[in-house]
Amino acid sequence: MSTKSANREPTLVDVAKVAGVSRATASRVINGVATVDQAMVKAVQEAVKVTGYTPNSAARSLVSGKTGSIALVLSGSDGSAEQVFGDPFFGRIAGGVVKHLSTEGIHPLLVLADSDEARAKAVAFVRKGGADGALLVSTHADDALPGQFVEEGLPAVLFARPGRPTPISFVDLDHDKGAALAAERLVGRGCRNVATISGPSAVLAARDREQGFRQAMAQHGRPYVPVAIGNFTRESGELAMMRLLRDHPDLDGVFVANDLMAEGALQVLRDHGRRVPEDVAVVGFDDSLPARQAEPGLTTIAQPLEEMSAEMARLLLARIADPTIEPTSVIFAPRLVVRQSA
Amino acid sequence: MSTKSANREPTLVDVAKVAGVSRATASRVINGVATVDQAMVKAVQEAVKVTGYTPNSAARSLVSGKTGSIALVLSGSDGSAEQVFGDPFFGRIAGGVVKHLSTEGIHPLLVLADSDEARAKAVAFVRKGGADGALLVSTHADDALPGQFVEEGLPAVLFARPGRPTPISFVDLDHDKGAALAAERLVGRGCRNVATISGPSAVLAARDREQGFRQAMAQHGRPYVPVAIGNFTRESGELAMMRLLRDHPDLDGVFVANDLMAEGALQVLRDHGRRVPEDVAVVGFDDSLPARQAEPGLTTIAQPLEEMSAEMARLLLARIADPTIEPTSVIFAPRLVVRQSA
DNA sequence: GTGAAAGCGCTAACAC
DNA sequence: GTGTTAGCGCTTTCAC
Repeated sequence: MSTKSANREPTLVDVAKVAGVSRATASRVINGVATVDQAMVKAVQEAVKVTGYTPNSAARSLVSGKTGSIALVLSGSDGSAEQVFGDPFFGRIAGGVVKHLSTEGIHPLLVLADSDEARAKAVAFVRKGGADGALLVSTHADDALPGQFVEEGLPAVLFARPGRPTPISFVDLDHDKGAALAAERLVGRGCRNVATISGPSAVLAARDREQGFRQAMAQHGRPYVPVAIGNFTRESGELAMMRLLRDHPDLDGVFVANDLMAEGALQVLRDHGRRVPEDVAVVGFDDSLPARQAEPGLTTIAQPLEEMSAEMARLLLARIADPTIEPTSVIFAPRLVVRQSA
Repeated sequence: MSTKSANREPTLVDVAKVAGVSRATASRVINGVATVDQAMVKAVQEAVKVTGYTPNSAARSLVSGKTGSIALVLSGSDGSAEQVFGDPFFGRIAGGVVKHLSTEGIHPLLVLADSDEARAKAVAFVRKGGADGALLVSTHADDALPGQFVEEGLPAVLFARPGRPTPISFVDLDHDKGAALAAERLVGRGCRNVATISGPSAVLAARDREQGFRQAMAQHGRPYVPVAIGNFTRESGELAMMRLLRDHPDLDGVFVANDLMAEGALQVLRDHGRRVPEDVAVVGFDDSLPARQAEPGLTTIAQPLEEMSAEMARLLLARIADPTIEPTSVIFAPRLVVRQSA
């Protein structure tokens, strides 16, 4: 009912008034500037509590040029939107990012870049100050987006290393190591005729896994490894397995580049009367939810997606805080998860 | 090299200068105010193109009190973060939201509210102007979040109707109708002993589906329908199916409240030597990716998640634009997808 | 160490 | 119908 002070949010002047200091000093305390008298610091902190003050981020952005928010950009081939969001793989990444950022009190902006136009808009969005930086998750190695961010000098961090050498920070998995783990498991259990089902060559991870696997097998004295190519879907896994079975009927072990395809392979194996793992051992990759529920349980290579995403966020925040730091990459170690299939 | 005009982004003054009008007029044109001379409109539009001007959103927010962004809040039981994000169900909702909002040039803020503290923060975030409104996706019917938003008078729209009657807009599926579709299918193919596997009673959709199914079956002259309760996971579906089989060995049809549990049920049936659909017909719910890939293909009830999410976004935007509009609910029709299992 | 004042880019009265 | 002007809430020189 009083004339002044309606129901508006408290501002810095309110805090300053209550604390008996100037706006400037209140601002200093709130932003943790060291050169302030202890007594005033106390007074301001008290006033903040009393008034329930929270900084107005629009006003802050206006003067500082920063928004305090970051974009999570999902970049894929045209129209891959639904596919991307339906994939728990991205869900886990998003979860890791959100969870880590929450602790910093910041919420990522979800940006979909599933066309060249959308990608251009995403870059423009960040350049115009829509976000202080971007977390980039691409489905393809030849994605132009990372390059565009680098060119514009915009802070960005990638999930998975870039297709072309690019001065940009990223997190990735040691795919070679993962493939080697699979090779050891297969060789270790006595498989003599081992093949692999790989993913599309446009996906770096697929190339890495296949190559890593070949290399590891070669070191175990098996330089020849038949391969069938799928596209990471379950159906393609079935098809690949059928081809493998037709061309190499004596096969007794197979490394599949992701769990979804491994599931398809498992089914084809069953349909063809091969027992798993007795007749044919199977090792997948990802440790996805379906993998855990497959029948028989799928032995697979797990990657710490949540931790990788958290690190990705950390790298970006560091880069935003200090734009001069050099691009950094953090490689995570995979882990063999033994279930029934191998 | 010129003294003025460094590499800064163009502002409204630049546009005004180029167009030969005042800032105010430029602003009017950009915001589509009608009372402006056509000649000046042209001039300003031209100037915008020439300068490459884009409004500074921080400045806009500061004066308007609106941010132009909206929050997508995922609310679940404590620590359900990873579960939520691993679930393609949420992925599809997020996808629908992002896709629709992209066309409006706005990117949703991903907010995780998986604890009471996080929920309080989410409300505070919006109240403080972090977003103009919120899209709420809850995993539980007794979620307090919707009520909190309503209390504070904050614009919000729910996915699925609220647990308690609450004056809030929402989109939902006609679960009764979906369950009835399933009942018809089962009865239509001649099943005589039909049971159902329901979800946790804390989930409204589970209750609705079970009740709708009972009702429809009653109308077909089958007032008695055995039920087993699961919790929407595959394992719980297996367990429920085992119980059903033990207590009702002559069962020849089952309606399962979601696809994940249906998968588990399918496997148990196979393990017990029951042929699907010859011995036992199975109808699921959701038309999830796994459903499409199950073996045999799962006959199920599909819900148009992407369209529902888009509508949710639309409702929120409308509410933000005009806070006086009454809460609205939009109910979507389910669809029977026939595959092999029934 | 502290305060006064300028101004970030924009919109909305208010005059003309 | 158009321009002038006063802020929105904050940070940050710049004097003291």
